[in-house]
Amino acid sequence: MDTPQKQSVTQIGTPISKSKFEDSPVFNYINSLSPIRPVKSIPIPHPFSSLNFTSPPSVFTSPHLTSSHKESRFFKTHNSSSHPTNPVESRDDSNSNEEVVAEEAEATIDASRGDEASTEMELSQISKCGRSSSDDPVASSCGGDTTVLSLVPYTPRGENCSPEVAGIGMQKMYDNVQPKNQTPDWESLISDASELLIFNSPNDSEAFRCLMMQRASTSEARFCSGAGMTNNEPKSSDAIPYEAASILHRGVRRRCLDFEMPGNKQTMSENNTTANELSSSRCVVPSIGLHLNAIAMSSKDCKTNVTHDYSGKIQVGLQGSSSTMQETLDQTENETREDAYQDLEDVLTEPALAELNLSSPKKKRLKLGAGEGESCKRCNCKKSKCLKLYCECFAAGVYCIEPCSCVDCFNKPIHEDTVLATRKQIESRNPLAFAPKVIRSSDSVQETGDDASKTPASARHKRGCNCKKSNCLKKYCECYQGGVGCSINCRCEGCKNKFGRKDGSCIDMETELEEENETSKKSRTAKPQQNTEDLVSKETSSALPMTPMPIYRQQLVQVPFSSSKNMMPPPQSLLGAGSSSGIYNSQYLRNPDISMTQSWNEKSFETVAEDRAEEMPEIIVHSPIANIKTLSPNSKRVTPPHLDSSRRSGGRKLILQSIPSFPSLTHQN
DNA sequence: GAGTTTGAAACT
DNA sequence: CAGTTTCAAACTC
Repeated sequence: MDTPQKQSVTQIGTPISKSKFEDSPVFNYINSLSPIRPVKSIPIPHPFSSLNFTSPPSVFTSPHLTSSHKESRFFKTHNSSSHPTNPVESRDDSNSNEEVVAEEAEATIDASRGDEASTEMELSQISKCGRSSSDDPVASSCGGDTTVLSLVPYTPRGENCSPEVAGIGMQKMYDNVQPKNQTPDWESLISDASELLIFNSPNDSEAFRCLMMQRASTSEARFCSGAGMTNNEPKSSDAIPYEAASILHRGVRRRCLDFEMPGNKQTMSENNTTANELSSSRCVVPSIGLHLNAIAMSSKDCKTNVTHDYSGKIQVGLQGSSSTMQETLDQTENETREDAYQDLEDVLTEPALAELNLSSPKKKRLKLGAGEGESCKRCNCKKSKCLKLYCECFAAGVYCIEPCSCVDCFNKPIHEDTVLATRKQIESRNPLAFAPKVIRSSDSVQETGDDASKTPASARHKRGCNCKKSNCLKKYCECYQGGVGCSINCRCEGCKNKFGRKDGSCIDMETELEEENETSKKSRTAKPQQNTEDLVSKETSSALPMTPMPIYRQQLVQVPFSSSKNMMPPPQSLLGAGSSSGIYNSQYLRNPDISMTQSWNEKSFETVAEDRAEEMPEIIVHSPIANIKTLSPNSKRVTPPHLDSSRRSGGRKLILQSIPSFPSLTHQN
């Protein structure tokens, strides 16, 4: 397909190419179909000037800003779809262009008028994105321009959304349209859109696909290609959009936390958010737990709320956790849900959630079923005063609450200062002490197609385990517990980790089953309850690329660093870690003492084009960890995963680029 | 529920 | 950095 557009692949993003682009027959055709006029390339001098959300310390020009903006737009757009008079929007007052875009987005969503229009808008936005980046470096984050969607192509150092990449994206979309002028392949187009556009979470992406597909087939609303709705789908076609929207909004809600933390709390309430939504949103916050001042206060003043929040957090978390879903999944064959959950699971890379998910199904369920203390890990510390990493609660960044059986617990709001001080101390010793232990990398993609593809979990334990006797087959093993395979970083002996062995070999399902059987024979032959391994196995298998994962998911890379088990990598949608990002941010934004850490983390989540991926097959490679390695007393453990060039995927891929250095917490004060 | 095992965390 | 101790979760009975 030699189209005029193709020629300007590398030029797109420049005014000239843009002009050509808009002059193309296809573009004109699309334009003619849309009641909405494409927004002309209005230069955006300072896209962020009007933003008022809480920003990281000025010392860092965190990319998060851009994404924050992006996310805020995302939030605004979708939210406003149901609440046209969204206050948030009014907050973004200074940028008329953005508003125009937002309005377009709303129109696109609300009017449900035409697929063409939607796509057109996307295209125009993408093009604008590319343009803006070339026009104004400050606006390079394309988040400033993108409304519903964020452009995937992020490049580090303010080169986000490079014209070239954007152009490519647009070109690709065009390529799909071009050949089928009269009857564009919306599905593929949407698929591409999903692929090209990054969402703050896989859920969003999925939801987006669903929504788009629904639009694409107005009469066949139940078609949700990505979700793979089945005919047995009990839900009516009407429910689908709702579900999609729900997923979408869920992510949005989570995401909104990013911006509301300290100063923007008002935003949420202003947002016409329903009580439920608000609750949900809030629920997420606590999960970060950590020693969130807000929580502390809440616990003091309104304990009921706290409890509610806590439990809410858990519930919310579990909504996306395969663990909880597991049972559901076991009973239902609803692919849609499964898919959605898989997406969510992808997001749940961090150990805390992983624990809820993959690790200790038995215990966690027990805990989770405890009602009030659901969110609490119910530690049982006797001597550590819950001020050491031994304490799960502390390690997870949450206060101990009643369900805990700890003794002399200091991990409580009333000892907030102590907790924070201790935490800071620990972090000073090992900046990654509270970082997620399990890293879910883009390997899900990379591994696909090669030997490692058999590895169920596209993740690795940050430092690797050190198992000697458990053969990495018990939850003593952090890798196993996290549902990930052992890696070269592990110093385990006799590794038999079914999620992936240290030596790189992987146990296929059959072998896996055999080993499980053996294990079962060994200890508990006929336990009524599903044994841990079974559960983990199932959960993991659900996460396995049994069926090809949507490209958009494969392309996402998740980053490791966040500061607590419960915290996920920064928002950058690129990570697809919507929920946790919110959590993460919440915690740190609320905690001035560690805000630096946050900004650091944010900075560490820059994305780069695939070519760069080659340089760092695993995010962590170039991540602060590498730098921190020298800082950490446990340097021997905090080693960067080895590079495995063979694990590159052929497709486009974005990975997160780490930041150059990690601001020491000790320098904060 | 008590006791044992295990490996991470902390310490020297 | 290696070895040891402490600790609490995981596990077993």
